[in-house]
Amino acid sequence: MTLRDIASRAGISIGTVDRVLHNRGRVAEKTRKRVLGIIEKSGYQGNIFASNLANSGKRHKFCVVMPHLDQDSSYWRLIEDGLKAAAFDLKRYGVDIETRFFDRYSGVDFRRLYFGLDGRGHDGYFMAPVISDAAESCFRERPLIKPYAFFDCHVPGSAPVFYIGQDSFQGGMLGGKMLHLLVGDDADVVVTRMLPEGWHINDRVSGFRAYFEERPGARVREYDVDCRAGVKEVESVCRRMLEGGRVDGLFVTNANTHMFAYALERLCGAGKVKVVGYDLVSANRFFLENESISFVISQNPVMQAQKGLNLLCRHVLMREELELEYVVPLDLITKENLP
Amino acid sequence: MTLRDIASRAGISIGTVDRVLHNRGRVAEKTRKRVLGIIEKSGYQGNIFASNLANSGKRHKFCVVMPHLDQDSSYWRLIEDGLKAAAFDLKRYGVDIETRFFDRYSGVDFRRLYFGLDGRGHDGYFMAPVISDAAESCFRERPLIKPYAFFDCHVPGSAPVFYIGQDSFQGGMLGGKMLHLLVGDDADVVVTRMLPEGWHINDRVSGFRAYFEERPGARVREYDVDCRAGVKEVESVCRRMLEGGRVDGLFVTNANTHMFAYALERLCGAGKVKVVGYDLVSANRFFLENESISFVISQNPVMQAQKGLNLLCRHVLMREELELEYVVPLDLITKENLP
DNA sequence: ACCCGTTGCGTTATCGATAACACAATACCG
DNA sequence: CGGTATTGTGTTATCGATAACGCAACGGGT
Repeated sequence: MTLRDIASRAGISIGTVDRVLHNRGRVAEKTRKRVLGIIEKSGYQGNIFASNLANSGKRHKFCVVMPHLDQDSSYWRLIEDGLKAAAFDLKRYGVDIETRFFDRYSGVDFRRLYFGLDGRGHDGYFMAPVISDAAESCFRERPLIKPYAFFDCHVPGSAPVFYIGQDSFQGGMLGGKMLHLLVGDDADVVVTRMLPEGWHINDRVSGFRAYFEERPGARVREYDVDCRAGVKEVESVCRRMLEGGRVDGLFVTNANTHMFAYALERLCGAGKVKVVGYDLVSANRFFLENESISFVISQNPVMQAQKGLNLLCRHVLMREELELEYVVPLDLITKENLP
Repeated sequence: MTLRDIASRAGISIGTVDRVLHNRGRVAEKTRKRVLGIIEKSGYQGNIFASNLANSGKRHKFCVVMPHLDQDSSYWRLIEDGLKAAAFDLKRYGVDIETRFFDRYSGVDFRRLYFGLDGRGHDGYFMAPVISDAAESCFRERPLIKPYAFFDCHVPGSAPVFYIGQDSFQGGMLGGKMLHLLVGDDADVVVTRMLPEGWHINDRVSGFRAYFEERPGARVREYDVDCRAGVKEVESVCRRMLEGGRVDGLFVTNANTHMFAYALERLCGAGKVKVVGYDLVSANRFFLENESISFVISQNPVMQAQKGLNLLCRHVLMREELELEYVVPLDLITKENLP
């Protein structure tokens, strides 16, 4: 099936068919309908090679929107690694990647960035809309014109090409199980709820509680912690936690796990409280190696970013049909399988 | 950098450059050297789109060589899933995938299959050379002419484009750690050595022992098991094992884990002996769900096959430069993160 | 000297999609 | 009614690599 086939079936020339395909106008509505019908029926897919050859010289530009790299204990650096890998692969397809950062704790900053995306300079967006409410209102007020995909979290009511990310509830369950294994049946465990609240965090906490609800031997306590907290504040939370009763295990629901491991090392010695946490950022890696953190649950951010950006580009450039949702597997990392 | 640039720099026509690039002969040795020199210096990479467009109509065919799907507890079906996904992606690039199977326990069968690969019908091979000695002798006697890559295991002395697979020793260590967590410090654990011996199995056993060598509280026993054993034989091994002394945990070093879980359920009831094993085949999935198997280590066969085949094709079709080795991460699967 | 085979190299149609351009046929306006 | 926009459509050069074809130059055999 080629353009020429379509044209001859429709009794017109390839120029007109091309105009239909690219919405370049100047086509009679009747002709347009007919051509679209034939394309639909024949399952025409176009030839990527011819298309890209004809387009050579033209470069495509995609824009990644995400929090500053050093926020969330540099979790976003892991994402960046995946983006870099994807960008490298995509260079030969004439694709450039631009990254724009916002302050993860400032809805205002996100809005400023969002409404600066005019859609003219870019062929698509790959976005981590971690500030749920700001993102939701932005997309409601004025959705992006160009195709966009979400990673890390979703924005309800929007229509992205796809979403790629984790299953947070299951992650919490998994964290519960690992902590249970570490501390045994009769135990006191603590889970942190990070503030400001985000869906991920809440789902992780819920999953964790859900696991222990079926195991009445264990007692679960919960503490609020500000995400922006430094080592000092984390230490004071840990102190309160230890003063609040027995603590056998701690589940930290985001990448700041290393701060708690460090604080607990100082307050009651390494290994006293078993720690399970999130994300393989380099600080956590260190504490995994010295076993102050027993397990870390990883949502494979490198793969998530690489695969996601790749998919988005292939969708736009090669018109590949995609799934609506890609759930990345939960990786369970411990000293013995540190990559 | 285009063919035309190369040609003008060399003071000849594009036809001659193309003849050099594709070894089509009819080129003076002096000219050939000069062209190759310029290509080298300029880092010319060719234009995939133009190349594939010109080649359209021509289809590429790759051949996958691996054991019968139902061997190793249908482990190879997981591989096949990945292959199918890759084949689907690659169709639009004019790539066909043919799969040939051999008997995993018959060197003769492998040799027959290997020497039937004449290289004329195929553009490349993607192979799981699980019968180490047969594969090694085959490659020594007459290496494949077309590019080939290995998955699952390597053949020493051969020169594949790349190898994609797991780190078995680390897998054994990880298995040791998980079992340790499950059974505690003072315990008797058993590891199975599957026969006929293969590198993977031996490395897994070594990794497992290495983990417990640093933890003198635990006593490790080892039992040989024929890979071809059915449920009956596995049950008799388990009986011997239980009669041989206390058993708190069992590490099964291949996909047959479910057979042991089943046998132990019958012999001493579920949950009495903690089981850690390998591979997320459907039978193991069942026992993970009912918690007769606590953990399964997965080498992500679907991803391994998909990524590997994709890489090989891209190497051949688009002349992409590749790494020599791709180590796939070890996935730790338990009830709570079953995909 | 003639013919044929080989070697070395240049020329060009082809692959399929793209978009600029050309050119009718209407539509619209004063 | 003349003249300028606008609309609908066809034609064609272009992207870069491929490989068939053409042709000259030379070598060796009779």
